[in-house]
Amino acid sequence: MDEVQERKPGDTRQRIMDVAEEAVLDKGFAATSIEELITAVGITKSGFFYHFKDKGELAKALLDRYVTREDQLFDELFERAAELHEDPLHGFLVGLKMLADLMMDLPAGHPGCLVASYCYQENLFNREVRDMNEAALLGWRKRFRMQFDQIAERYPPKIDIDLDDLADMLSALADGGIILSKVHKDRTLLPKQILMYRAFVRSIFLGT
Amino acid sequence: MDEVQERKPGDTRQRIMDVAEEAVLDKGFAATSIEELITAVGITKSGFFYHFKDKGELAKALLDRYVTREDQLFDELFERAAELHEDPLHGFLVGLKMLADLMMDLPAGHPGCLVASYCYQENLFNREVRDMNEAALLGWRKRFRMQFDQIAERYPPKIDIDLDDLADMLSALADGGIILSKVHKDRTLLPKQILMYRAFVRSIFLGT
DNA sequence: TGTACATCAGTGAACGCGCGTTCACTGATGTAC
DNA sequence: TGTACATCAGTGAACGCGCGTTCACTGATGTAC
Repeated sequence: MDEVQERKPGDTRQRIMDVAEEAVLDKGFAATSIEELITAVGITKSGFFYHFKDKGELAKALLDRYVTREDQLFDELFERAAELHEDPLHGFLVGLKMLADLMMDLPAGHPGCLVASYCYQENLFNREVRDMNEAALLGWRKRFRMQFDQIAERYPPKIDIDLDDLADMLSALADGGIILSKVHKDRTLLPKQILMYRAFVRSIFLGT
Repeated sequence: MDEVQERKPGDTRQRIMDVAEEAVLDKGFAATSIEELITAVGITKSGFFYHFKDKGELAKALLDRYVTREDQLFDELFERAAELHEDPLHGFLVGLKMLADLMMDLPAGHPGCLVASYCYQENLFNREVRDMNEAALLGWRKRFRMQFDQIAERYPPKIDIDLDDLADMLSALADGGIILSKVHKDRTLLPKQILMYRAFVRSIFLGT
């Protein structure tokens, strides 16, 4: 009844970032004020500036954390999928199915992609942040490209396509699918697009 | 030498919107100030408020014009493509190729999609604007769905997929492709994704 | 075990600037009689 | 053809508010000797 809210060190910083990430995804970085963040978290403005030297550092921290989490998610998911199938193609297809299921099961639908959000507010950020955004996309291209190289060794593609483009296509469909889901307020649309991608990959390497 | 700048009626309003659209696509709506628009156009603040009763009306006008233009482009492009081929599938495939070429030839790459930009700043806008955004996406789904219905009559799909999802996929890939192009500053990435979509459509209805 | 000092995680008050918006006014052009 | 009035496309000055940032300070906890 009388539980005092126990706070671990580093907790406040994370709570600022949690509130900030949601706000940025909802209305953009420029429209997210420090005022509203500290009100939600329950500290003063100076408290905010203890954790971040300026608003730009918040932007950087947000993107950094987002990309790290997303990478972790992909690592774990495709590792688990690979364990289920010795074959690289079927392992990857299972991974895509698991990804679609995961997106479907998010309680409130996917909240959005910070990379896409930042992309449409580029000129708000400094060079460093824009480079981080590009590096994230490059990382995902490389990650999936490696999978496709392995797959193509065993399954020569039936359709002539560039494997980098195919890798990029997953990022593109994820970002596009999130936009569909958000605008239509229908969380099934993102997973559906991921399954479309799965069908395409299947038909490329398996020929249906 | 001595040419006076002749301005047609309605011209100033269009010029405000041109400058605004570019700014919004570069840094978001909230970060686009009326101040910078009037400086670029060369009028006073009151001049701006003569054309738009408040900033929200600018947002609405911008989206309205954008969607109208995009619809027009699709109308013309796919009509021209259909004239080249009596067959609905090959007409559509030619249309996609023309679309990819068009995106490739834009001098500075595709400047961005206002629907996607607004989506990531939803909570800045009122109900009306958000509904316009959803209506735009619904319109494109309907447009392409109709094409696929015609195609599927003559070419039974070799892969079991939902035609609404396939229609949505083009919007998703366009939005995702624009993000790829913008972040990587490589204007070939959007047309490449459109050609990937074309390959998928081909393999669905033609089986390679 | 006690004391001195350092660090951590903030508080409180003030700042100047730029933002969106309002309001009374104006000069050029168009229309009615 | 001249005059009165209306409309169009703005101007100029002022407004209050909220924003990001700074600075001197503080109370609780950790560490050295």
